[in-house]
Amino acid sequence: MQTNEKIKAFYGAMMAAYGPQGWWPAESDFEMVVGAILTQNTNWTNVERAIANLKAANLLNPQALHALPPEHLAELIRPAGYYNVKARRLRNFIDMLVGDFGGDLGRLFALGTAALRETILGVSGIGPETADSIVLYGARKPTFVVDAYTARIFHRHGLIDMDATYEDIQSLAQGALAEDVAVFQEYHALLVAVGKRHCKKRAPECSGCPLSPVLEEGQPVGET
DNA sequence: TGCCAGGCCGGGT
DNA sequence: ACCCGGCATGGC
Repeated sequence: MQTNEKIKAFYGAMMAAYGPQGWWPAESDFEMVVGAILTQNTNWTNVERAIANLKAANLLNPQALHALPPEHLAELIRPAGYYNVKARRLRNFIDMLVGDFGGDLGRLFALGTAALRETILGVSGIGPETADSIVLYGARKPTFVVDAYTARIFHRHGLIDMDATYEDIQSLAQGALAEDVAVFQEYHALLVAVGKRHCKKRAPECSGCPLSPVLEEGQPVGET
């Protein structure tokens, strides 16, 4: 089976196993952006606590966060981990949003896909995965999100080498799939669903994985 | 109880 | 152009 065919087949297999995931879990676009930054290398349940703190304080909007002293912000998002770093990253994004787009996410998201991605990537603390997540789930524009699960799952199925870069993996996926926002949104969410259950870093419990029927014998399963 | 979670930056080589 | 230490909480 060719690589492109596998990538397409994964989608059907994942969808059959888990159904539509309906990502991103947020009540507003701004909440989505905040969640994207807070979830960097962090369990989502910890992010939920941090977001709940911001909501409880009525601070989950660009203007309120812009006016909030950084130490206050750090304390509120503490459950999400790396709270000093993340407070700075949130502030960097908000500074860009307020400074260049009047604090209006709609104006930022009105940029074309490529310009939007580059603009967001220009913020210190926002790398390719966070930027693509915001483009795909916030602005709802077509870009494929690559994360640790994507790399690990694709690698364990022999689709990519260990040294594949973010861009390598993204091009591979975008070359195999039709450019469709809904498909990209579900594909990434489903990969995370598979990863959480069957593709953790050091626990190769590939049994029961909806993708395992395609897993070739002798495939390295222990790393990355 | 150590390992892991939906990364990214900055300094050093 | 890579490589690596640092950043931190909470769950299993």
